[in-house]
Amino acid sequence: MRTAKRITAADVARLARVSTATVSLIVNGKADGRVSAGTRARVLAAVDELGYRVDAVARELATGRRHGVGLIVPDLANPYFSQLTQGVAAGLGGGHRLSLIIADPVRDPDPGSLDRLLAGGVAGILAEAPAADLIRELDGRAPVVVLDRPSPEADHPYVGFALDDGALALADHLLGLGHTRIGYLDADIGAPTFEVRRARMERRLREAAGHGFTGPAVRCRTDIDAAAEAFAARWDAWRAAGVTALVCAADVHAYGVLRAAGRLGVAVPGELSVAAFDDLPFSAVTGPPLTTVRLSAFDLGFRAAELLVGVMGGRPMDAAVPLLPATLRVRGSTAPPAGPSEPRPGAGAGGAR
Amino acid sequence: MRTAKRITAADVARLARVSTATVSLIVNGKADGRVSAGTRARVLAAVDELGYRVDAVARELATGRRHGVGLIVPDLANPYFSQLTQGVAAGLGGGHRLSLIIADPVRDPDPGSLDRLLAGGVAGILAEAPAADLIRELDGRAPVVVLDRPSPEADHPYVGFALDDGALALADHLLGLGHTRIGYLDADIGAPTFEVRRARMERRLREAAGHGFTGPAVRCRTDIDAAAEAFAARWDAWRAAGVTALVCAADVHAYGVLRAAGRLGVAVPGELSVAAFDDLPFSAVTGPPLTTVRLSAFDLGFRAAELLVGVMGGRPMDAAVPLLPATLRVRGSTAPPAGPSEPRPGAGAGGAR
DNA sequence: GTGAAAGCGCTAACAC
DNA sequence: GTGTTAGCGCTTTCAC
Repeated sequence: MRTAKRITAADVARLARVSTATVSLIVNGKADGRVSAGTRARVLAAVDELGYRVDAVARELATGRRHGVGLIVPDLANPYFSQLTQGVAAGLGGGHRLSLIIADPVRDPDPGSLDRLLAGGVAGILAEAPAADLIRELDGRAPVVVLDRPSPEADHPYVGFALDDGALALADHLLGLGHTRIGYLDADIGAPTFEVRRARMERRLREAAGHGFTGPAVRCRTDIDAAAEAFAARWDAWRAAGVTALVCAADVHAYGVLRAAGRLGVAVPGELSVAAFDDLPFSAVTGPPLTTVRLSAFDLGFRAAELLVGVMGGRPMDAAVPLLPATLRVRGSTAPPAGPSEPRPGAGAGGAR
Repeated sequence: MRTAKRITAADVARLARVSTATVSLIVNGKADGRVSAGTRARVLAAVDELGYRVDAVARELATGRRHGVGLIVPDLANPYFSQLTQGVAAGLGGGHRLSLIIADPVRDPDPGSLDRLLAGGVAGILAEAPAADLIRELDGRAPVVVLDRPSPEADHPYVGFALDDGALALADHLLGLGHTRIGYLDADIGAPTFEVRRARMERRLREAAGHGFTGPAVRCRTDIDAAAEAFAARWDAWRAAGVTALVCAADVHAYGVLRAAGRLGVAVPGELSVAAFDDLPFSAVTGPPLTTVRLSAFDLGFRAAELLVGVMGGRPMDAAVPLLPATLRVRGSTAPPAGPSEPRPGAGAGGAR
């Protein structure tokens, strides 16, 4: 906790027989014509000998400039968020350090950790789908860019996906295959992105089939195990309701469904088609490969980071950032429903594209 | 970049008609019996009215205490590292902020980003499999804990897995199934963890079968696409060499192999058994589910973080940290080799446990 | 060219 | 109880 005694600019100055001002100029490369070659060499030698490094904390205090960017995400175990983080890191480019707050998606981050984040010399904040409370809490503390949801509470600039397109495409895909009774496995948090995914699909189903989703409304954590359990517990009810296709709010849910279906002996897509949203890299290698709506979390993070850097740099934020695409990827987990009479016809089980 | 004019303790002091010292005591909860209720209330009111927040940068400068922990990881797109990061966050507990450096695994992080990391009030560093150069660079700058490899260059405490156990178990599993010609798809970076995985298995194969791995030595990036390509390019050679089982250095490689095998029409495990190391959560839902050696990256991160907190707190580091377990998970991707005469016998294709 | 000195915003002795 | 006063380590005018 307590840092060992550091080497300060004063130490260097003493050894090089100059003032700390000179040391500062030199280590910051601002010594153009202002410092003689001799002095410069002496100072550099001293720096080297002592192993001096400028203390950035002191530097940030002195200059008033902060170089950190804080990222608030719910859960790095979900590849969606780690891709997003990777995108943020890339979009930030050099020159910024990235501080992470992993916040329980349900509860907002505790105020302490928020303070700690802001504490670390944070000049801007990236918040993934923050709850309204958090948005308010953040507002005014530093430039903020919101990801994956609009920020009506404080109109921060935000980046998100054209979810409508994706939801529509998925609904039409399933409808086109001949499914009419479709179940939905939702996330257990009421984030806008999940609201939209479900609501938009449901509206389309209503238009086309005269009714929305079929069977029990199920919500569960975005976690393979939780989804597997949820599916196992509800499959009977869904089947009883005649469900032939199940849409999951996120790929991770679908992974759980696939696992549980395998164990229960439910053939996918023979007996049940499964589809989802996200298109994580693993969705191409599940058994069977997953039909899903691609939402590039990497791009989302990248764009958000770029935007934040711009805003921090004083660029006026045009809140109207174009939405990122959401396009359907059809793979092996969806197929036409089995005829009611013939239990399992040809069921093209699995098989990548 | 430039923070808007901040509200300082002096502002609060002025408004509350007290000194900044008093403000400091109160906002830090050190006002036990030292401050009267009246003053306290006045100050709190002023804090509220002004929206004052203590500037952590200044605070860290003043106290000399740093609360940040820096984590250096190569690639958050690999779930192994995001699980690890999640574990670190959990192990750190409240009271520390986590700064991330995502460093190209090949090149070490550029000195600039390292400086920036250290700059941000970092009191300790967690480095995932740093190259020797990096270790030296880090040494002495702050307490360091190394993950996934020993740190002979500077004997920092480190945490890792009992890889020998896992490698042995996997070798024996394959041998026991009847495979004698086994291929190996390695990572393209020479990290010790990968060295050990391969070398230990190879040694066992030598003991048991009289020869090491069969077929071309292939190395590629730890990335699904790269592995798929690598497999597609080498499968002919492996098959020609009589390979019936392929071990991958990491699950992510195996995912690529699975995908490529599917597209090439290579039956797994009928024609080729596939196994790997890591046991990421997705390995239970691949088609077929993957036989792999479980290495809990979350636990690794958690333990490392605990250790670092201890070291930073001044606890003497007993470099001898027990290794984390590496246990084999047998799933559907491995099976006995097909007899040379009968192309595809019963091949229990897929099917989770 | 180089140094002196005044902060940056806060904490922590030590007075009063 | 509360205020005064030094710093923390650095940057940055402004003299010399």
